Amino acid sequence: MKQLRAIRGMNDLLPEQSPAWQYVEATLSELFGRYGYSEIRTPTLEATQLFSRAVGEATDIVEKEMYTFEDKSGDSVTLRPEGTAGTVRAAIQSNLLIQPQRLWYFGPMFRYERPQKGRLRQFHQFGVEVFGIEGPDIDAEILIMTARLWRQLGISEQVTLQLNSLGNSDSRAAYRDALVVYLSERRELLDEDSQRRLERNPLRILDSKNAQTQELLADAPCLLDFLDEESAAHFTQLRALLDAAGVKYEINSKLVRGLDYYGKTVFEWVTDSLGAQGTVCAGGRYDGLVEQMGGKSTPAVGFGLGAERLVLMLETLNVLPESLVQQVDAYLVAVGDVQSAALAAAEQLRDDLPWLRLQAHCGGGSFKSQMKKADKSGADYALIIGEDEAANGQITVKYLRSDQQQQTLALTELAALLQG
RNA sequence: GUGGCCGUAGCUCAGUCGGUAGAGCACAGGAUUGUGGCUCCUGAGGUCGCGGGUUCGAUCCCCGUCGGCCACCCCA
Repeated sequence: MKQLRAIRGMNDLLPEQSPAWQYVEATLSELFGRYGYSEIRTPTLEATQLFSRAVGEATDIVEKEMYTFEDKSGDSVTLRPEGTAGTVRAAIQSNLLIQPQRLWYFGPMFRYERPQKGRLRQFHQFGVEVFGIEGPDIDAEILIMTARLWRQLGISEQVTLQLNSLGNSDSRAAYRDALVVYLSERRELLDEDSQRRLERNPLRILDSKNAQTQELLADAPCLLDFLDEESAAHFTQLRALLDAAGVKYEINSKLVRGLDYYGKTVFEWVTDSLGAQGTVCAGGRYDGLVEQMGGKSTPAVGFGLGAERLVLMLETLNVLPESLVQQVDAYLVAVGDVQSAALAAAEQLRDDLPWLRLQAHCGGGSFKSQMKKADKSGADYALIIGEDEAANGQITVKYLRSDQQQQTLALTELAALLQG
């Protein structure tokens, strides 16, 4: 029979990797908690319409990257490609928007793309969405919060903030027209992809990686010159707040996003330590989305943060805490016919020392092989129960990582010894 | 969807100018009776991704296919 494999682009998280993920998840959820954000968990599967309406009919995500199929009743459903749409839907549905909400989430997202470094078909995102606050102070807060996150993880030197404002929909439309006029006159100089984008999604030409296209864009109209008054003021205030908070940023007037719902503030935290997929965290303001989705008009800001990319970065930069390697503190070695005594001793220890991560050997084997496993486990102590110990209600403690002399003592005294 | 590189032991890789394969690490056992790490010895482990073609004979050459990686694209 042919070997069954995981579906392309959908990776297993193996035991060796899970400590890093647990660390990241714990760090982030604690951080969000410290800023007063509440966790929300929404379904992985949603009505297809949710995404085509929220993300945008003409986006690549909706056009060719969604996992869409019919369920048994014939309804079109989609594995979520991003987290904002579902969060907005849930907030409207459960009347959360009668007051401001600061929310965060974590979970798998699905996009049918060709896998490469930092890009999978099932990937995981942390996200933050804030509803009901229109001022730039909240934009600043989420950026300050992410800046703290980088510091906490030890990667703030490797990550830079790119900032832009897309303006309101009118000013964006005016800019798009100007850009199309400028580029249409130079159409033959554009690369193939950008020529295609000229009709479908001209703003996306701005972040083309093609060198010649970028050269052409140097003299193109600038998005920031087209900003409406309110957006411009919002942007100016945001910059002042970031300056005051000591958050560094670069203005990148060519920064646009691939999802249609963004307006005003947009940003990306980028790094060059991840290869081509350099964006770890990105988001912006989407003041029109809630109303567009059938809720009452509600301003909103948020971002998504790629978990695989973040973990990859921490591994690459070697900034994961040393302590993650050690998974157990003690390893119980049981030789001879002592199974019940060993299991009872292990339970006793788990009662007395809740912090102790104790792995009890099972499956027999020679003394020597059990000691080898004790060593490999990374434990600090080998706790030994042989027939002598079992007969006398004793246990032997051997220190695997220090020169301290091993000792045999009454089982009842062990907790006190390890505690000290 | 497009392109480049790559598929040999659990892992990292070598190798055969075409005669069915090896190293290091890891794993298992041993080096005097209940003591790991270092060292030494021994062992197990591979339909050389899969299918076809050329050939007396293919892991090696050719074609196809599947898979992986990286980049474009896209985006977190």
